[in-house]
Amino acid sequence: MREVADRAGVAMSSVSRVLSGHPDVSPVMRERVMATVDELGYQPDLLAQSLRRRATLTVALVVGDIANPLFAEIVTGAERELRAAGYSMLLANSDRAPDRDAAHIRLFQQRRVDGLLLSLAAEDHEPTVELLRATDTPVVLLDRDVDGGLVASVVQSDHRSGVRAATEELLALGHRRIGLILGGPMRPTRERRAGLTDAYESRGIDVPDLILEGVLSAEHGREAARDLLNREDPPTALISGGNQLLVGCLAEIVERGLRIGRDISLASCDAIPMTDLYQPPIAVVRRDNREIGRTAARLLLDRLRDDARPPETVTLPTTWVRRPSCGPVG
Amino acid sequence: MREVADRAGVAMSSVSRVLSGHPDVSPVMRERVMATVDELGYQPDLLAQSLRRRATLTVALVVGDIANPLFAEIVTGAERELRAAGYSMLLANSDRAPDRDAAHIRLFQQRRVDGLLLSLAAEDHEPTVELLRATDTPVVLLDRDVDGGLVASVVQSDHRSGVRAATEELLALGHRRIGLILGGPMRPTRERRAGLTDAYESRGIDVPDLILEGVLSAEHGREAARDLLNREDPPTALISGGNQLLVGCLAEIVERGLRIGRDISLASCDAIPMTDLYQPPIAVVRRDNREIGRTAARLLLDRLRDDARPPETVTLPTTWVRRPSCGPVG
DNA sequence: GATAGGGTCGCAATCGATTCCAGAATCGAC
DNA sequence: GTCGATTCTGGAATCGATTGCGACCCTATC
Repeated sequence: MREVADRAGVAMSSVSRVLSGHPDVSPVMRERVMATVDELGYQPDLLAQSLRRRATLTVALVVGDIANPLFAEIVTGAERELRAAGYSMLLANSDRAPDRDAAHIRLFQQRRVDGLLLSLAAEDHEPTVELLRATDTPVVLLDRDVDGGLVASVVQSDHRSGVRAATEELLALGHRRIGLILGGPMRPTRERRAGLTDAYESRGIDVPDLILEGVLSAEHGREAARDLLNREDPPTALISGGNQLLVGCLAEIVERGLRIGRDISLASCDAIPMTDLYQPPIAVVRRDNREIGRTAARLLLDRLRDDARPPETVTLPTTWVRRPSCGPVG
Repeated sequence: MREVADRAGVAMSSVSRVLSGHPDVSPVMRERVMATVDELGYQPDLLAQSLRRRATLTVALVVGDIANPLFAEIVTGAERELRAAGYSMLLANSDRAPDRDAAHIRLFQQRRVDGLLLSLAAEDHEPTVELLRATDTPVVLLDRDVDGGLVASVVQSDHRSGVRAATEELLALGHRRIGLILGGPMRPTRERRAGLTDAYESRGIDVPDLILEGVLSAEHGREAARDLLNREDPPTALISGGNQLLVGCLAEIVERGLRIGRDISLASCDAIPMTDLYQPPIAVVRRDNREIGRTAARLLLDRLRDDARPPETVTLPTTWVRRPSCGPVG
């Protein structure tokens, strides 16, 4: 920049004003500076700008596992929205470890990111919550209920209605023993459980003891399915609360040689290509994952543009998609 | 930092020396500073550090589509490796648009990232290549051959052997008309084509005109499959050159009601959960995607640590996994 | 007791920008 | 011709750190 200023025979402040579109600059000066700028191919140092302007135009996104198609799509949506607004995205994996969430939040604060998009590994991890409560960088949570007076925007999905619809359909098909395989103790899990319960209760039927919580992984999906299917009075239908869990479920079902839709009915949360293409196609509680990412980014950007804007909570819909994987009870 | 210095009654330079582990610092001074540091909960500003040290501890990764499971896993591997080395990762999507590659590279250079990990959308996009040639930030390319005197490290996969093995197997099963559905004109596509050709030629058979190039998307996969299957003399086996293409292929096959492994044989590059769990399971040319990401990150880190280190090219293996989706010709 | 030398510490410049403030230049009006 | 108002421009402080260099103190040696 000094080089540009010297070469153009003007002060650095003038160069700065031209480049940042300041109004107080004469046409001749603008002309002169612009000429030297692209004569030298000068590009301003965003690092120095960030330091001085106290804004990095950077947002960090922390998720449990980028390789999970759900998150991959959320990331895609968020990245597009952020890019359009001129922001760059730092991405980090927590590997579902709450401590790593905290470490990342600390790190990104030191990097002076303008905002945080978080899919926390736990809702009640004290160090993390403490950190978030103390910070004044805007935060958007993805499908998490964090208590303790934390003020943050939230983007959540209406899992409850979706799973309720799924359960109602299975009940209507005559199923009474419906297994539900869930991830960790967080909002989506609670909502899905509630959705199942809703459906049973609206029919005045007792909810059978076939709900298994664990962690959002294929391994747990498989073990849970095995556990349920090994029981004396096994479920006639399974609902998987996540695409990774479905993969495990399906592995177990395939190994047992069960015919989906006949020997056992199957439904899952979160569509992936496999759910659509499997034979028979697998019923799903679908949602628009990219829209989740876009909405989260938008909520954050709104707060970045307007300091006084209060945090909001947005609930996005889910839709139950019936498919042949759900058949009448055998 | 000034606050810490004042409160401890020492100079800022001393605080800096203590925190950065400089040797010229007495134990009593270290004690004194450390005490005030965690009394005030002081955390250094990484932005200012980066400006002064001329190193941001940041690496940018540009891919065509994060939602593609292949990239999602590469990203995972790279992120883990970078994080372990203390680096943060900026992630950007090019949406397979070469211009966006160039824009991102420019942007990240202005952000003074220490290195670039690139899965370019095109190998011969002049602005991009020009940019890379001019820059002196270390670059690692993912499975791309870029000419024009560009010096960069490369991580590539041995697609050729994998597809050759697949083709040989199909030929041994009696197939003669094998369709190959490919992505854009880049290294993996060329290699896969060569693999198929190798296999045919080693048997002394002419390669049939059943190779379709396009773009790495489910839509193209579907259209290509439709095109091939509509021909007068359609292929008896299909090889898909990528998991997204497979999704499209499979959609077309399912719609036509073809029985995989009987009416038509099917193989794909790049395993996803679906290939393993489908009934019948789908044969794949498998590779270790996370290892690709890890290796790329490692190559970059090596060059960041040692300025003089020359760029390297690493070729990672693929394995052909035979599965019932490949059956004898009907 | 004077001096050399090693170990610490503080001052101030620097990284590359932005922005406040004051002063110069321009112009028109009297 | 002078003054005042207006518009631009340049100087210098600032953002929050790092680091070269000189000053200081203390100890050991003659």
